[in-house]
Amino acid sequence: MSELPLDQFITFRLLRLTNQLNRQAGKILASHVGLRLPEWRCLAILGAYGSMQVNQVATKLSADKGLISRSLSSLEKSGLVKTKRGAEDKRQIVIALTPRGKKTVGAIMPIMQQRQETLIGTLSKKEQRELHRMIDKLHDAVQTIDNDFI
Amino acid sequence: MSELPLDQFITFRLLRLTNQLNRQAGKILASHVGLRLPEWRCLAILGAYGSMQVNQVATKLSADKGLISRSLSSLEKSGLVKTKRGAEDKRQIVIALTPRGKKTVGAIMPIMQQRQETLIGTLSKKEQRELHRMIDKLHDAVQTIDNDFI
DNA sequence: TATTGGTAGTTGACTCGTCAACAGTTGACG
DNA sequence: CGTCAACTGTTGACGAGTCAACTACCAATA
Repeated sequence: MSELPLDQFITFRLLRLTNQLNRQAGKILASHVGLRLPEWRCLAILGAYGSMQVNQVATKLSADKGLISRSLSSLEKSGLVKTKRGAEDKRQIVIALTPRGKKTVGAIMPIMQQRQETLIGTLSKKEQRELHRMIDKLHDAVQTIDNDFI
Repeated sequence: MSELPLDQFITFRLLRLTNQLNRQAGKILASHVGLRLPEWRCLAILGAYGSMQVNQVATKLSADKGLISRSLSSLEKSGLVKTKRGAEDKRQIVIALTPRGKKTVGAIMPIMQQRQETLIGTLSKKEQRELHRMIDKLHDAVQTIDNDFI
C-alpha cells in the first residue's frame, strides 16, 4: 500500500483525501438540493451568523471574494438569500437568508453534521484533538515556507 | 480562533489547508520551471517508475485520466516527455522522460522534498505516523458514507 | 472643494478536478 | 470469421479555486 515514494508526500495524501471528500459533498448537495459546494458553505455561514456582507462571508470561509460573490448571486437567483445595499455605506451589500434559505439550511445541516460524525467517529476523541492540532501546525508551517522557495 | 461552528467541520479545515498547500506548490513550480501542478506530478511519477502508460500514471496519482492526458500532452509540447504507441497493443501510449525531463525532475525534486520536510518537521515522528494513519482512516470512512447520503 | 488613497463588490481569465461521450483497438465467444 | 463487450486515450463541458483588473464609493487631507 505504501511503497510509492509519492505516498510519503503529505501534500499528496491530503490532496487525495480532500478531493475525495469534496467529490462526495458535491454529490450529496446536488442530489438533495441542487446546490453547489461554495453555495452551501455560504448558506451555512449565514445560517450560523445571520446577516453579513460579502467580504465577511469570504473571510469566515477563508475563500476568495470573487467566488463568494458569484455564489451569492446564484443563491439570490434561486431565492435562498436576499441582498440590500448598506444604508450608511453604499458600497456594502448586506446578505440575509430568506425563509426558504433558512428552511434549506435546516434541512441540509443535519445531513452534513451526521456525515462529519461518521467521518471523525472512526477516530477516538484523543485522535480527533490531535488531528485538529496537527492541521493547525501544518497550517502555520506553510507560512514559514513562503519566500524561502519562491 | 476556534469559535466558529465551521471550524469543527473536519472537511472544512482540510479543504482550507490543502487549498493553501496547492496555492503554494503552484507558485513554487511556476517561478522555478513554469510547470503546472499536475504536470509536475506526472514528471515526478515518471522519474520514480520509468516508462508508463497514461492509465498507469493516472492510477498512481489517483487522478483523472483526462487530466493526465492533457498534462502529458502539454509536457510533450515542452519536450520533457516523449511518447510512442504500444508495440503489441496499439491502444496504449508509452510515456518516458526525455533527458531534459530527467534534468527537470532532478532540479525540482530536492526543492519539493525539502518543502515536505519543513512541513512535517513541525510534527514529531510519532505525530507523523499518527497523521498518516488518521488520513488512512478518514479515507476509508468516506467510502462507508457513500450511498447512505446520496 | 478637489485630489488622492483605500475599500466593497463584480467580472474576466486562468488552473485544477470530475464526469461523460467518443474513436480506435483488443479479445472472447457464438 | 463476425459481433459484441471491454479497454485506452482524447475531448468537451462544467464546477471549484485563484488572481488581477475594474467600477463605485468612502474618507482624509491639502
